[in-house]
Amino acid sequence: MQKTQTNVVTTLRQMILEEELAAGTRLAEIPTAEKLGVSRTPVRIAFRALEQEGLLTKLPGRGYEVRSVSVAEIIGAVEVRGVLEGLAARQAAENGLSDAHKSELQALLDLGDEILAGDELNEAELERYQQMNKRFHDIVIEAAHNPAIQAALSRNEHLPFASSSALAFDKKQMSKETKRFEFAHQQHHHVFYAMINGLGSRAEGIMREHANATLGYINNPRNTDELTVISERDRTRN
Amino acid sequence: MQKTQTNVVTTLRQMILEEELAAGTRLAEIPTAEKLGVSRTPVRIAFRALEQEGLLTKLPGRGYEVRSVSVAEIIGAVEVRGVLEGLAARQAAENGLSDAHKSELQALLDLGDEILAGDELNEAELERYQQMNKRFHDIVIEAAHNPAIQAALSRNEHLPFASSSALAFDKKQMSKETKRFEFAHQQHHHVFYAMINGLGSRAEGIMREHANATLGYINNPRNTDELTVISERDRTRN
DNA sequence: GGGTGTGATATTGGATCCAATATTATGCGT
DNA sequence: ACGCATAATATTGGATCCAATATCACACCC
Repeated sequence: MQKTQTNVVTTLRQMILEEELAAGTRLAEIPTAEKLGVSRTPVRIAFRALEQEGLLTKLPGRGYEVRSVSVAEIIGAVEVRGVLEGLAARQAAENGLSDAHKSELQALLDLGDEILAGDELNEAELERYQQMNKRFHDIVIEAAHNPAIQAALSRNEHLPFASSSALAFDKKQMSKETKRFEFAHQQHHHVFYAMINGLGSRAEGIMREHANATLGYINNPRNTDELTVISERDRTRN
Repeated sequence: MQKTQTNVVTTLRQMILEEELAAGTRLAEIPTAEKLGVSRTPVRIAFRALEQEGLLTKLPGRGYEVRSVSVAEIIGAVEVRGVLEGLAARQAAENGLSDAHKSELQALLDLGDEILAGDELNEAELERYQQMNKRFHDIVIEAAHNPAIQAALSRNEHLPFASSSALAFDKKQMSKETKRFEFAHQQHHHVFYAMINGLGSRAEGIMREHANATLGYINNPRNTDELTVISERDRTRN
């Protein structure tokens, strides 16, 4: 069999997220298919999937367009993630954590402590921290045993990263970013404590607040204060 | 142009929701296409879309299967809806309602009061109430001005109704059901009050709790008490 | 008699062809 | 010169054909 259409989806998604296809770029099936060296069929399926993910907008009769995502939209998506992960933490706490989840979370907490022990994060440590962080969140969602949460999150999986310029870390101010990670990782500890003690409401509250702190910080003039967490009040009205 | 593939999606979805295609039914592209009188292409697209919606499961190499949705899953989906609509109500309250939304919500509240004024709901009144209810919820979500909420809800749109046997109203006990509607509609009034007064946290709390009360009641032996709201504690562990 | 391998069949993924439609450009008439 | 109608073009949706793969059954061998 030839290239599977899943690969076309992946390829296009990556091109969008890495801004090889800039926001606003117009895409049609035939030119895209030719450029990727496949037929229209997998491209059609990919366009639909990416539209579903919120990365493409359909322009009826004129193809598709790479969606430009506003900062307000990203903040909105982060808030959605917050309530969903908050619910996950609550349900995980109420269900009780399995031994396997408990020990893996403990290991991840230790790993995070170790990564943050030094003075200022370098590239490699940043990468390791983010992997640890992703796994931590994934376990919380797993432990909720509620497939609807994963389903609801799937739409928001890529959207928050669609505008990397708005979300990019300020690498010139790595010491400030490092302090934010330290704060965020303290929240990991608190969530874990709440979960292993069956404190559903606390787990939910901390996790909901924490979502803002881990998905990335908005590079926004109004929001450069030390350890400021994005509040819904910062959203621009439309 | 022939039947659009959207119609195939709609047709199949309806067949699943109305249990014309029972849970567990195996579906393959070719027989389904022949049965519907279309080619494989729209069926392929429809299967993918319905898989995305959580109505079909892919059995690799053996086609698709109509998913059987457990009561626990439905309750999980309702809880997800609760936190998302709760967030929507909060953001609507914080953004402030437009005059158009205010007056339409007020009209819907009046309509609900009128429908519920009589003694016991008949079929037609039930239908009218549910339309009013759907519109009320849709406006709250609209007023949040957060597209991520709609995106997250889109996956859960149909799932809660996939198992109608578990969700069916007990028409033999219509007076009891009517009392539940009266309670739920009081919550509508409270959410509206909170929203027009900018009370984000109250709007969120009431709406979150209210989601349980409007999506339908689980026909579950453990949950037949008067005005009982589904709590997350009722979920069966797995 | 059981296990393994091979072949038949079911099923999906991709390519190409055709039909319908929406958008856009062009030209004609006023 | 402007507006409207018409034609050209771009674009998508559906149908069909071909290729690859996975499942399943059956037969053969040990």
